Amino acid sequence: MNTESIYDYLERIANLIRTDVRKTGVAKGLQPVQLEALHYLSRCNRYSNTPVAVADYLGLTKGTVSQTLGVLESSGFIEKQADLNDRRVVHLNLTVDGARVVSDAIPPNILKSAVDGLSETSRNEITATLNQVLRELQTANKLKTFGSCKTCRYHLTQEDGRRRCGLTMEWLTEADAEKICREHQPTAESV
Amino acid sequence: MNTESIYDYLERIANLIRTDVRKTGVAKGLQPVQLEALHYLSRCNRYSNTPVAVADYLGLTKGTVSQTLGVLESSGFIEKQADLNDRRVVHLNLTVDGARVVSDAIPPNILKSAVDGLSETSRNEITATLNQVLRELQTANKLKTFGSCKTCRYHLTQEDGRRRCGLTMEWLTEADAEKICREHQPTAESV
DNA sequence: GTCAATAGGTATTGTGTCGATACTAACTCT
DNA sequence: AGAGTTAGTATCGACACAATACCTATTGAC
Repeated sequence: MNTESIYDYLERIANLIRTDVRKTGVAKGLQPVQLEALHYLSRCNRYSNTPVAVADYLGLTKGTVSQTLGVLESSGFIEKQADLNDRRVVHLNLTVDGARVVSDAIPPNILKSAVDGLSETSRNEITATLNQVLRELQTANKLKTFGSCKTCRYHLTQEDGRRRCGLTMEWLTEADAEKICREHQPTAESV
Repeated sequence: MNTESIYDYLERIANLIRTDVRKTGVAKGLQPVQLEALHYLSRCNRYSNTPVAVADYLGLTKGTVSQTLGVLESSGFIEKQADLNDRRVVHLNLTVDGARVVSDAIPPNILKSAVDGLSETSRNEITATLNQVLRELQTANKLKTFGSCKTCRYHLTQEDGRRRCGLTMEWLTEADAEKICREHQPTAESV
């Protein structure tokens, strides 16, 4: 059984990357988790930029995430904004600083230089197998998928090309369709 | 460029696994890092079971690791043993409890169930591409490889099948040859 | 419509990670 | 013999993280 070696590789790769992220993050006053939260917020849609969504995505409790977000707010990387319809809900928006820090630090340099050494076909192969691992993790363990809007079961495309969400019935822009949604459901054939 | 998507997948996979490891680890009173340290100690050779080696492997400072090892010692998962030749050096040995906890928790269940859903060829493909990513990370960033003894540049095999280390000139058992060494150097053709 | 259940969020407390700095002891090299 | 180096520990402060408790707003059952 090579489950062990798959785990060994993943653990090792994750450690190397994490060390690198820590090193470059510390220079900007950011912990690895903080950077991951910012990274998520830079890619999620307007339904998914809330504390619970971040907690779900990172697999942490809402209490823990609340603290981390507090640090990020006081450091000026995010801003909180009350929801208009549901007064319990808070939306998190990246500040200019927050956005810049994400695009500077991600993807980490250690990975950039590693991928530079790979052929185009190798890159595609790696992307495909990682995709496969992730999907298998998600389906085998019944986890939320956090996929991009346009790959969602509820994503509707009309004849005129306009898009809308089958759950909220809201219209979506092309940019919306690329973003991560916390309500994402994989399509039938992809399960 | 798909460096970003490779990073996205790796980050996501690492988070899912880490969450699972945390959950099952907490039940046994172990933090994720503690489990990784134990996991390393369960696989490394007798030159590599020291605090500095653990620190190098995990990419942390020796101070940090010293603390973590202190916790592991007082919880009864490892024992410290003075080196006979160099009185600065401490060797770390897993206790029975420590060994059991590693074999219980690793590989994590989330990964086991995911890998169960894969075909034999998929598994081999995944193992191969992860191997490629790791090697590329290591060579492109000139990191220590921490490979297994038998794949080392200094590993010598005699005509009678006996093995020895070209650095220490010590004889090696078959079991030794499988273990992780902190002095590991990749062979010429693998660079 | 009212009241219980639920969901989003914060506050507090305790344990542990982590780096930085400083320190001791032992080894090496010249 | 003395300078530099290496293995390891100690201490401090910032932060991660879970658990618990708590508040407010929404939902849902009747």
